[in-house]
Amino acid sequence: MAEIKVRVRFAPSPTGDLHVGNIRTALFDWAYARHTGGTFIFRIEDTDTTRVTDEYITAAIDTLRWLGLQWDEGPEVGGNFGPYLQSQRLDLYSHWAQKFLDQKDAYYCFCTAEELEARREAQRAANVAPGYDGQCRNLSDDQIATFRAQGRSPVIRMRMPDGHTTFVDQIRGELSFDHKFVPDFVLVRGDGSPLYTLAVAVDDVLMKVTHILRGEDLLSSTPRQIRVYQAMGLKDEEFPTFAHLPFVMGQDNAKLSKRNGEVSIAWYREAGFLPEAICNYLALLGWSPGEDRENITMKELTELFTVERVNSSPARFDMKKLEAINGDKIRALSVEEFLNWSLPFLKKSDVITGTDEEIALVRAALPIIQERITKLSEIPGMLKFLFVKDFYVELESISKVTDSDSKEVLRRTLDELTPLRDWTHSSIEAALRSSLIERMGLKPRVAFGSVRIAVTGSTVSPPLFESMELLGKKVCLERISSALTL
RNA sequence: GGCCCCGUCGUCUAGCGGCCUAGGACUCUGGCUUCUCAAGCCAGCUACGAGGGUUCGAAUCCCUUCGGGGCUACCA
Repeated sequence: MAEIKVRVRFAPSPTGDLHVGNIRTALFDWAYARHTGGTFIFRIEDTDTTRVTDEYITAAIDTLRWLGLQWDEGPEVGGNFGPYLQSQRLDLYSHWAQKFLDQKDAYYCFCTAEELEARREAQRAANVAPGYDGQCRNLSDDQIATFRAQGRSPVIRMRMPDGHTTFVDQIRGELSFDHKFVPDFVLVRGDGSPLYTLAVAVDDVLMKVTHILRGEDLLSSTPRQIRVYQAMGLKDEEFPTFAHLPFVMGQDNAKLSKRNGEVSIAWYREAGFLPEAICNYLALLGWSPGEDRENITMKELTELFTVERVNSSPARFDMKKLEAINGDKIRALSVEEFLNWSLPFLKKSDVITGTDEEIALVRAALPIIQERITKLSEIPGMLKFLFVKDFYVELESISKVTDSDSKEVLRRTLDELTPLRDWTHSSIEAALRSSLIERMGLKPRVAFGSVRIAVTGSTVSPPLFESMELLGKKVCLERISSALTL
């Protein structure tokens, strides 16, 4: 049999910023396409015009780009099966809806939302599975004319025949749904616009999608999708292969929502998470390489990823672990890479304006903070002391440099450092060790603690002597002198 | 309510009948190192939801039960 080239799509409905769950799906779609040497399609499902906005569509494109999930077909890059925005494919959907009508697979339904709700209520009361009761299934032409005369605009509803739909989910195995619980569903709204149920199936067929990896929430809509395939004339063996990915849940309990924690990827970007860290962490949610390894690059992911190794049970999102991975990725950055990631954060927080001198100082300082941060957003706070014009000692530390012992330490430091010619961290350290530790007999943490506060303004800082070297002799001595006046 | 999915340490997971007195990672606790904070290293805590089977043998297979989640729209 001929080897079919894999085509997978990521098809979000941008009704908000892309979130962790969406991205995990996108990542798996992408990884699967790359692993198999197939095509990764990016399609925007914007059939719900009341909820989708252009702004969200742009943001979705931007987010995917930022993450490095390059698509082969889709918005901005095109492809042979476009357009890739469903709002630009409306004629296709109406063509197929009409065909289903002609084939009697679908029918006009004139029931109003109120009528349907009332009947559903009755079904619930009677303890019957709620769903469309088939009232308009066999309307005569006269009845249709009468309804139209009344000014009713019908929806187009798909007929679900008796029987059941069975399909094999790559993650969950064989699944079977009795049509008793899959009521006739709406394909086209009263205003003529298509619904997801129609668009998704039509597009997957037209775009020749071979594998559908998507969220578990769509599992129970699969029989409806298959019904549309059948109406389009596809044979069983031509259906795409389904794989329903487990949920990514929030910190506490249920499904990820805006209520519990930060779900939008834009938030992670601003918080200083690296795309590679996000992808690495997300890859581990619902999937594992099998061996005892967790640090995985994007390239390795494409090599290792298989649907067989995707879990079927939901995973809880753990910020702590993401941070740990992010820290690992940051530490693995080269100085230049680290610099490029740092600059936007430093500028945005007004620590630097971006002059060459500033950048040179940042470049020199980055190595001493690289292993101390877990998120890029911590950089400004750590390097601020190197750039501030109006330097001051933080409130809660002032009392630790105003006692007589500390003052003595600072005076001796000043005496020792003023004549120092070779302003390097090693000579600064040698000088202070001999005067403060050896001659004064102080404990290093006590003595250097006072100097640290005077020079950096805080009890916590990057390594002291390196910091002093970077700050420069003049500024260091000024700060120590001024601390003496506190 | 009905239909469907899921159930190993706090969390993510390895495990696909004997290699499991259940392994790794994150978290947490203690220690080492140490100029603070980190990083690093070492140690420790903690899990097969429950009950029945099948089998010489079950985390692994079956059933029941409990628990969690999804769907049940002219949302996706």
